[in-house]
Amino acid sequence: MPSKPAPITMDAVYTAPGYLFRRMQQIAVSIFVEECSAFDLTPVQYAALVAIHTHPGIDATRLSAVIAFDRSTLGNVIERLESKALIERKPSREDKRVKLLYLTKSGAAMLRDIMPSVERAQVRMLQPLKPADRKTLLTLLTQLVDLNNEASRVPLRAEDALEHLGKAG
Amino acid sequence: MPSKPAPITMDAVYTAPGYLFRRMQQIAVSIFVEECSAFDLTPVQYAALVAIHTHPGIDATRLSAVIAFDRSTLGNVIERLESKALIERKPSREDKRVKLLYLTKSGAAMLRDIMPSVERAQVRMLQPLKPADRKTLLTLLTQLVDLNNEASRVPLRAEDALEHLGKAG
DNA sequence: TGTAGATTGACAGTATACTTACAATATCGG
DNA sequence: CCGATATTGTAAGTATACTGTCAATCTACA
Repeated sequence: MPSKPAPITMDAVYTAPGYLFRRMQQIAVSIFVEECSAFDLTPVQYAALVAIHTHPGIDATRLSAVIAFDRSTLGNVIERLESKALIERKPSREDKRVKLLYLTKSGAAMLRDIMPSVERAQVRMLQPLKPADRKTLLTLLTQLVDLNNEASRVPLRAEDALEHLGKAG
Repeated sequence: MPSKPAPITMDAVYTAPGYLFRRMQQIAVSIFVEECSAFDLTPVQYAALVAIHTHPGIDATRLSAVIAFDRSTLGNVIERLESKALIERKPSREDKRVKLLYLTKSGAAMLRDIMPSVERAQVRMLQPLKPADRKTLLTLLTQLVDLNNEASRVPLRAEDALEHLGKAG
């Protein structure tokens, strides 16, 4: 015999993992923006700055792989960072299509100065949990994100994305 | 003595809770959209349909509280659902500012038909984890979202948002 | 009663996050 | 060497997700 479909209640929404992930992302962004309000930098812009700092002379496509970000979205992010004079774009000599990304002095200073605020934000997100639970959650989430990597439209390609990035400039 | 600042590496990004939440949200939306592609419905539109189904005659402001959604964003969502003829907006007799929301026949049918796909999507999101770990993650995440509720810009107001919603008309 | 203050939906503006398409350029197979 | 194919950055289009502001309307208090 076929089973009856469950009645549709708000619980179908509130207990769904997808809803909880969306909600937690909202909260995380909200906390980040609040802690970093003095710097007028969004989480995504921050991640881009860190990646460019770590890999000077990276191009937009590789940057998108390194922070698991859609290339199109990244175009706008880069534009904003450039207009705020935090990064520079220089044409590559080897490939006329490519524009290489570098932090400006101002960008490097911003990154250095914002770190404590970012750290505070990350702590605040998990603050309500008991320390042991924080660790458990992070471990499980790290696992899940890693194992689900290919399910996202823009999988993370941390290392191998940079294989061909050698002599930049 | 002051401690040296940690060197800035991509690990500062990859291990940050905020990054993991963003990444997991990307993955969750991607899986949802894939499983529900036959219905052309986004996670947010689905949540709105469920809420309107559960609370017929709800208005936009209360709906935003019930699914923890910014009112401005919701305006566009409602517009799209209306243009797809999944919901109807009727002016309230009691308050000329308010427009009450109802599912259409088509919207109710859509909601009924999409449930199995939504269910599959939710299962897929956690699939890579061991069953016990899925439960642990959901428990911790539920706790964290609840305890952080006020930290978000649009806190969830599930029940009390509907206190004054009685005789809709 | 009558007005100050709150609420409601709408709109404009910013910032992700994705899709598809496109021109310029590179690369590879024959 | 040359044409098919791939890559790069850009752009247009859709959909969240927020910030403000605004006019219309409602409520409550003096």
